[in-house]
Amino acid sequence: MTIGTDAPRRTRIQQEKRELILEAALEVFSTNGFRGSTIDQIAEAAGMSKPNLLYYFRRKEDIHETLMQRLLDTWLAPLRELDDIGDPLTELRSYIRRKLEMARDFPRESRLFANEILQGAPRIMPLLAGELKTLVDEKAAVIKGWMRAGKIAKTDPWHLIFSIWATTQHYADFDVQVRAVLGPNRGGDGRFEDAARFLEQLFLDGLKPKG
Amino acid sequence: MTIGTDAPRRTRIQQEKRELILEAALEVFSTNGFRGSTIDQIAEAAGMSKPNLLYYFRRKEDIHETLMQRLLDTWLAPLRELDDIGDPLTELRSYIRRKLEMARDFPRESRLFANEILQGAPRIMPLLAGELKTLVDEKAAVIKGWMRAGKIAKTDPWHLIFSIWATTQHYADFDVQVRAVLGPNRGGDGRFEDAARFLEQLFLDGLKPKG
DNA sequence: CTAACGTTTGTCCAATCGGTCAAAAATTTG
DNA sequence: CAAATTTTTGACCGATTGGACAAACGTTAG
Repeated sequence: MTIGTDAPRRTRIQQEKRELILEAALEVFSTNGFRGSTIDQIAEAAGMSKPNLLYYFRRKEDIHETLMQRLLDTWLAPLRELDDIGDPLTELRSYIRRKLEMARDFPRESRLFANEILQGAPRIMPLLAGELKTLVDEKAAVIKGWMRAGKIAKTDPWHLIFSIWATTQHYADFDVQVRAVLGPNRGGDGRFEDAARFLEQLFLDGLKPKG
Repeated sequence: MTIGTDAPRRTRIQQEKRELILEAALEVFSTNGFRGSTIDQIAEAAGMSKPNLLYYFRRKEDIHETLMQRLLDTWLAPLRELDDIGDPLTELRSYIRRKLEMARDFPRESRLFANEILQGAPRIMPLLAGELKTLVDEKAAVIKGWMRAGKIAKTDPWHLIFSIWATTQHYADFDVQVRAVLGPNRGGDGRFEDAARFLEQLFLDGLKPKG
């Protein structure tokens, strides 16, 4: 019997092996991109033969698709948590902090996503224009409410969200460059705390000198 | 005769054809990544046969390498222009504006660079840790001078540069996502002006309400 | 014209790719 | 135990890949 992506009934071995494959595929896809990765690479990283891997996922695309589906859920969780209750500036600050923590703790997921978008999002375009746009529009409305109430400065909520995504994910997607530029002294583990401090100041106060 | 990458003597035809190939390769590489692109694709985009293309560039890597070398020069030009003369806030604002204009006018170059970094910068790592780090350190020192003089708020100059890179290049690298989220109404040509307005406000004043 | 040189192409090749298949091995079930 | 089922593997396939090569073609200088 072969295991389709929509077959819900799975044995213990199937669950374990599928997890093993997805973990290996995340590693391989995120560093080589979809077309740059081979089934052999993933199979080797998962410690099994290629036909064995293809017994659990019939096609290379199925692995990638499963990975992307899981990714989007966890990836958008921080934005979903952005809520109307609580102080607006505090809410935004903790959203930025959470996104930065995700860049630190799940850089492979970030790179996998970046790879997909960079190449025109051929496989998740409907999700972007659908689920993602809906969520962002909804949160933009919340932010707009804060602006109208005078709780935060008036600007464009959509571009505000973009800038938070860009600045935080930068530390995952461009990690190699960040570490190279910071050098051996400052490029160590402390770089995320430095980034958190900087981003907090940037988003709250900007660059104008006080007074 | 075959044309090596370090052969300085070139006929008129060689110059023209090499330009044609590089232009085609920029298009193909930036949308498919290095491994995702084939010599055939580039040759077809350049309007010539594969062996003909290989007459001008012996290997696929040579095309990519030439492209990356040229890229870095033009890509870092805006940062090189950041100068100590003139008002600091004005200097930074025009740096942001120039970078955003590059994201708008040269998105393929931005994506080519992003692709390379995403995959660990295997081909330009020495440049990052060398030339790039030197330049950034130098400009960070200039910015630090402004901070000491009280001209701009005190923060981390390196992370400031990172955040400018991240926010501006986002509009080239994640363009598909930006347009999908903004939708057909706001995702048109005006999005770069909206971004410019937002980024100026963000970097100057932050999000705290005035008063 | 002709010889030399630069350019283009058709053909070919070995390696790698995603994926199939039947049969062996391991596991579960009765 | 034995039968049924699930898992694993080696061998194989057609398509695509980067690249080699010699022959044909075009151009130019003497």
